[in-house]
Amino acid sequence: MASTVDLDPFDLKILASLQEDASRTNQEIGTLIHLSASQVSRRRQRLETAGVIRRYRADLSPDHLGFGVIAFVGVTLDTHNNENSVRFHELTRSLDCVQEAYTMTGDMDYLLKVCVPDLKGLSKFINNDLLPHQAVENVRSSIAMETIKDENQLPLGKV
Amino acid sequence: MASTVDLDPFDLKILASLQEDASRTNQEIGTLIHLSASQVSRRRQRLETAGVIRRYRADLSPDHLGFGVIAFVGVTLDTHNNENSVRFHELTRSLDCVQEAYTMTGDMDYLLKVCVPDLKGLSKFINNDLLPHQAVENVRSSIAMETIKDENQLPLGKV
DNA sequence: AGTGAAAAACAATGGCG
DNA sequence: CGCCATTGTTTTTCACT
Repeated sequence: MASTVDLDPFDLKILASLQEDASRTNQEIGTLIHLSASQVSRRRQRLETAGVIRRYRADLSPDHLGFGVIAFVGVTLDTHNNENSVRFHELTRSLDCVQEAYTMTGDMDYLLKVCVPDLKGLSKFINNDLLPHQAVENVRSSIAMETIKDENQLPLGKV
Repeated sequence: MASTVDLDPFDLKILASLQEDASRTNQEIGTLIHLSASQVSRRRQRLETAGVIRRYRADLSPDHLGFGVIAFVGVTLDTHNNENSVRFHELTRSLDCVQEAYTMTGDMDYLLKVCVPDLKGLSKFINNDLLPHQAVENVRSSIAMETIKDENQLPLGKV
């Protein structure tokens, strides 16, 4: 499924640099990795069309925007048929406060990372959005008290 | 702690637009929200220096880069003194495969989101990096089988 | 607070070593 | 396959409203 594109050391350095700071210009990256700006430009385009670079995002501060609570919500469904799964997937995708959603190994079926303004917002999310869904059997939430690390940077240096 | 900057509807629209796609030009954003490019530029700078925009990132595809396994690792420490906490924080920050780390409510002290090439990599991470740490009492990992959603976009539309 | 135009910086393309 | 030069865009600053 994941057709691995062949990447030379230059590509990896470009990716690492853009992952760290996407506002860097091709010239800056070029001088960093000892390559001309035009080459960086061409390689970037290739990496973008190949899907290695999925998109460019502005990383916003939740705190500054009034999102004080990050929580991880484990969900189990009562019946594990395909229809329920599809519906639950659609539900998670439609809920804006759901930042990430995964099917998991272990005792819970899904793990959701949610971002809400406060504990009241988390309660509303669980009671109004999650529990009413017919297939949801059990919900168990843990609240992040302190964010120790929030990088989301793939370790390309040691590839 | 989180000094909320006062943001007018224009600012929120700029933030939402950049969060969705940071490669948009000031002109594009300007026409989208009916504002001149120069105004978008100035507001952007203000939002950047205020820390509302933390950084610009290239979002890379883990699959294309050989990172097939995402896992969530719950960690409990045996002694909860300050020194152990600080050391564990440093450890998580120094480990490149740790994407996110939080102190949590509930039965585990920490939750780590890690990204590794394969299950062997996860095993190595737990056995070589995590368990040798003196204060680590218990480690319990769940592996993401399928990624349903991976947006990490704050819901600014409904603020 | 906002716009519009000019200047500087940048990206992307085509040709050349 | 990589570097240099040209062209077209984009950002940013300044004067004005």
